[in-house]
Amino acid sequence: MPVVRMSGLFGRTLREAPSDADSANHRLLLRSGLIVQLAAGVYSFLPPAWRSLRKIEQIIREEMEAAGSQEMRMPAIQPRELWEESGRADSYGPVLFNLKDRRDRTMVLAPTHEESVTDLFRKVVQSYRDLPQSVFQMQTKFRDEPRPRGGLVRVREFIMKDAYTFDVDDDAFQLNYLAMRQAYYNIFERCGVPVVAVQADSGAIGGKQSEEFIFLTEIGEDNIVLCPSCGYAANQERAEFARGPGNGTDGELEEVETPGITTIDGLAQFLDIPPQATAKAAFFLVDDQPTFAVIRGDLEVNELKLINALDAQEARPLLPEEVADAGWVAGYASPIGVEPISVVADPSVVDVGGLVAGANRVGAHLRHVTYGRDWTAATVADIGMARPGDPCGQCEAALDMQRGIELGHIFKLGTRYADPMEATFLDADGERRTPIMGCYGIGVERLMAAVVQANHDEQGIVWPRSVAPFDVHIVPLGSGPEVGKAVERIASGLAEAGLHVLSDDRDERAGVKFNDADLLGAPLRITIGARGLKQGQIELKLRRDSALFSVALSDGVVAAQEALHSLSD
RNA sequence: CGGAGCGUGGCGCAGCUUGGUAGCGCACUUGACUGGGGGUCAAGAGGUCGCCGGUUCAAAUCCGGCCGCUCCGACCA
Repeated sequence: MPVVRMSGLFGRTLREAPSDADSANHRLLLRSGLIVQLAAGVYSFLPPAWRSLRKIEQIIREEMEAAGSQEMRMPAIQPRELWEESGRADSYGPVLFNLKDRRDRTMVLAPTHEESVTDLFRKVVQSYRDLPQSVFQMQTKFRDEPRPRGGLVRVREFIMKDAYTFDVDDDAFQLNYLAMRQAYYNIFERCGVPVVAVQADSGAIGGKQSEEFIFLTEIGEDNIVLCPSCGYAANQERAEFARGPGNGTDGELEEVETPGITTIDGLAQFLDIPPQATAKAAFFLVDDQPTFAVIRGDLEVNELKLINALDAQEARPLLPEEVADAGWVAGYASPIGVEPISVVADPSVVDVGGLVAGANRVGAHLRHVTYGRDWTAATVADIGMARPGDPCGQCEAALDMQRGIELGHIFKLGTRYADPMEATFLDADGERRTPIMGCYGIGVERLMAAVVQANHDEQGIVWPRSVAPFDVHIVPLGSGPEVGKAVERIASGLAEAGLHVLSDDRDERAGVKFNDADLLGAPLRITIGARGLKQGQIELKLRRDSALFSVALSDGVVAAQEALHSLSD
C-alpha cells in the first residue's frame, strides 16, 4: 500500500471538539477528523476511519470463517410482507424505515436479517444432508432509533456483522453456538477491547437464550450486574438476585391508621419498621391488562421481567386514573381482595411471614398481611430489579453494578422464525422438521468507538496495532534535502515491508505535527529531523510509551518493524 | 413521546436582558520572520445570525409557529 501523505489526506484535525460530543471516543473521533456527522445518528467515515473499520471487518471475517461460517450478502431493501410473515412488522414497527417504491409497494430498510435469511433457507435448504449451516454478512443496517446518542454508540445507519446458524437439533446447535462464542472472544481480544459475556434478554430478536458481549465503561448505556465472588454477570434487565431472609412478622391481620403516609419510606418511619417488612404494590398495563404487582417494599419492579413472567409483549405503568378505574387505591393498595389472575407476586413477598401492606383505603395499612392466608397471586415470579449490594442469586455475595456498551449479542433463536415462515427440512426418516436457528451480531462502528474509548489518553487515540489506520506516522522536521531523502528511504522501506505509513509532509511547526501524531494515534512515530540526521540518527517512539529511542538511519526500517513487533497486539 | 438546553463564518464562543453599521479566539489565504511539542508580525477572504411569519422607521436581539441538533427519561441492539 502506498505511503499516505498528510498534505493530501482528506479530512482535518480540530483543536477543539464540537461541543455536543461528550464521551472521549466521540470527541477524539471528531477531533482527529475521522468522522463527520450528517444527521442525528448518521455519520461519514473519512479515509483513516474507513481503514480502521476495514481492519476490524477483516478480523471479524477471519474469525467467522475460522468458526466455519461463510460470508454472503443479503438485500437491504425488503418487502414489508416479509416482516408481516414473521410477525415483527408491528413489534419492530417504529424502528423500521419505511419507503414506497414507484408501484406504491411498501418496502423497508432492513434493520437486521433474520427474516431474509430464513426466507433464503426455505428456498435453498431441503434436506438434513445440507445441515449444519453457518453464514454471515457485514452490511449496512437501518434502524430509526427513538434516540440516537453517544456518537457512534447508537446510530441509525450502521454496519453490522450478523451470522446465522441452522442445525438439525439442539445438540448440534450448541456446537455452532459455542464456536461463535469463542470467535467473539477472539474478535474483541484482537481489537484490543476487554469484554465480559453476560446473560441478557433477547428483546425484539426473540428466542430463549442469549448472551451479550459487554465492554465495561462508564459511558455505556446498559447496566451490568456483576458478582465479584462467583463471576455471575448479567444485564440488569434480567439479572437474578437473592431476596435474603424474610422480614415479616406473623400475627393476626390488623388495621392501622396511617394518615398521609403514601410512600414506603414514610410508612417504615411511621411504624418504625424496616422497608423490608413492607409489601408494595405497583400497577402496570401489561398487554392491555391492568396488573397488580406485589414486591417487597425496598425493591423495584423490573418491567421486562414482568413482561417475560406473563409471556407478554409490552408493559407500562398505569396512569393514576386507570389505577382508580381498576378499584385500587394508590398509596394504600392492598392485594387482599384483588382477583388473583391480575396479581403477580415477587418471591420476596411469598413465604416470608406477615408484611405491612395497604388496606385499600386512604389513610390505613394492614399489618401481618400473609401470602397464602390473606391473598394469592396467579403468577409468582421473579419480577425484581437487581441493584448493587443485593445478594448474588448464586453465592449471596454483594452484587456490583457497572455501565457497559453492548458490542455483540449472540442468541439461540430456536424456531422463532422458522415456524411462522415455514422453513423446514426433511430428516433421515423422511420427516419434515424445523431447523434450530442461532444469530450472532456485532456492531462494527460501535466496536471502533469502543476501541478508541478503551485505548486513548489526554493527547489522543492510542490505536492497538491490529486496527490502527496507520502502523507508522512519520514526522519529518526541517525542509532540507537530506531530510526528504531520509523520509523517502524510511517510508518506502516500511511500505515495501507491508506496513501502512502516514507521512506528515506539511510545512507545519514541530509542535503541530507532534500533536496531530498523538491525536491520530498510530502505534509508532518516527521523527526524522535535520538535527538527528547530522549524527545519522532518526528517532522512534511508541505511541503508548513516553520513551524515545534513536537508531541509525540505516537501521530504521528494521528497528521500526521490531518496535511494532514488540507490541503484543 | 415527556422534561431540559442549544442553533451567530470550518470549530469554540460573545453579542440578545435595554432593538440602531455582526464581533472575538482558533482554523483558512498571502507575505515576512521563525523552525524539535499547537510561534510572531502584517495584510486578507469568509456569516441571508436555523427557517417562516408578526411587531417596529429599524429585528441576531421582541412575539408566534416550524425545523434541526444535544442531554435526561420512556423506548431500544
